[in-house]
Amino acid sequence: MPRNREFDIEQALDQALNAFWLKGYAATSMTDLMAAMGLSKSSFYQCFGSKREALLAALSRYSVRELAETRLHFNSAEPVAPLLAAWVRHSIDSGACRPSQRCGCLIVNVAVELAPHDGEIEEAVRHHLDKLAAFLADTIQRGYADGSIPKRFEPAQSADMLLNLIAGLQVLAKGGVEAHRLAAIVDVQLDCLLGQTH
Amino acid sequence: MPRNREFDIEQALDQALNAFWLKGYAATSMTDLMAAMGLSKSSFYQCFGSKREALLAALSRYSVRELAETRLHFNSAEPVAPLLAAWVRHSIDSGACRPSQRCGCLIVNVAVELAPHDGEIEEAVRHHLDKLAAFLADTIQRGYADGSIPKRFEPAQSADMLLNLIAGLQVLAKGGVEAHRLAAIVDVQLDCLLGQTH
DNA sequence: CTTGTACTGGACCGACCGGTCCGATATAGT
DNA sequence: ACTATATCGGACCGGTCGGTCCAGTACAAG
Repeated sequence: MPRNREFDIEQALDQALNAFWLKGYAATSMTDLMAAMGLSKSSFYQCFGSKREALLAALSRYSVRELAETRLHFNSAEPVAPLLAAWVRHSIDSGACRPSQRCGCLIVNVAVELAPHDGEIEEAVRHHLDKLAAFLADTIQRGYADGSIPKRFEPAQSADMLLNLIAGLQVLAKGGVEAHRLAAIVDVQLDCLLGQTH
Repeated sequence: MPRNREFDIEQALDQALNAFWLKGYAATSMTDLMAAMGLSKSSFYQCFGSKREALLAALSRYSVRELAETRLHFNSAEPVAPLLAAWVRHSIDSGACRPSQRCGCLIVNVAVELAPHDGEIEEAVRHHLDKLAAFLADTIQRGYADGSIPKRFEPAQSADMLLNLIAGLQVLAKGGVEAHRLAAIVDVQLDCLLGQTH
């Protein structure tokens, strides 16, 4: 009868996710990971296979979590426009994997660092981006139907524009651009999309 | 009388810049750098001081170059709007440090990888972003004056929106998003800013 | 008790990391 | 020729990298 595992896989993976999110992949050493996860190397490799595979698992986990939270946010009988505005504004705050740390968005971080050089990572990134875009497009279509969003662009175009907006904001935030400028960018973009500022 | 230096500093720095641009800072080893620059370690350290200092020098060089090219692009008697549209569209193509490689934008890459953890790098990033934003704001003001851009937003707001647009595009491109979607994002955004699509 | 099994700890591995050191070298002046 | 000087080459450094290995351990079943 085998010895029982002493740690919880999902919890350990969350810790790994946070470590990668904070420092990036290359700059996070195995020592960093072991410290974050509270595991020995043997337990880590036994369970996750390799550093890269741990990252892939973390990406998947992050994606599932983000998409679920997004769906929950829009799961309301309220008109879509204010929900959308709140969601975009919230995205500026969500790049904090730790208090007072600017971690950005794990997908964005990994897209920049690894996607051009690793096909499987790129697929994971694409998978997330495409699913989010599809959900946003449906949501915008809903906004057209409920009349809260003026039909100015194809839903897919607006969705991609939102993706781009969020990605850009994460970069500028990590680069140290002031919060009031980020908020102003959001105002301008919401004006374009929804036809009013607040 | 001292021995003469056998390499050109600017040229070596360009090669270093390309190496960092392609692989990122942490993932570019000293061996990679020496191969790219064609130098021995002694020559490198004698001249540049450290890996990090070489990156700072490369960032500065990239920034000067990008800002100069941008100024040149807008140094025209033509109305601003079409110049702006062409400049934004060109930005999608300029993320290729090498043929067939998606390198994105060095400033964006470094903002994501290093800025939150290194104050001096963050300053360099901020310096570039702020200078570019200031130039774009002046340019947009010029567009208001020549009548080619409708006065919908404060020039600084529009400039920041453009910064955000470019940053987001670089991320999505590195993440593998198709070119036609990127082009459509540009169309939508130019419509918002200039009041027409092409 | 023994057995079989998965898990754990920690020593170990070859390779690599950024950087140091110093003799050899190129160069012009005397 | 010698001298002074900055540059170059490459051996070397201590530490770190991701990953391997195997004895020890925990556990339930027989």
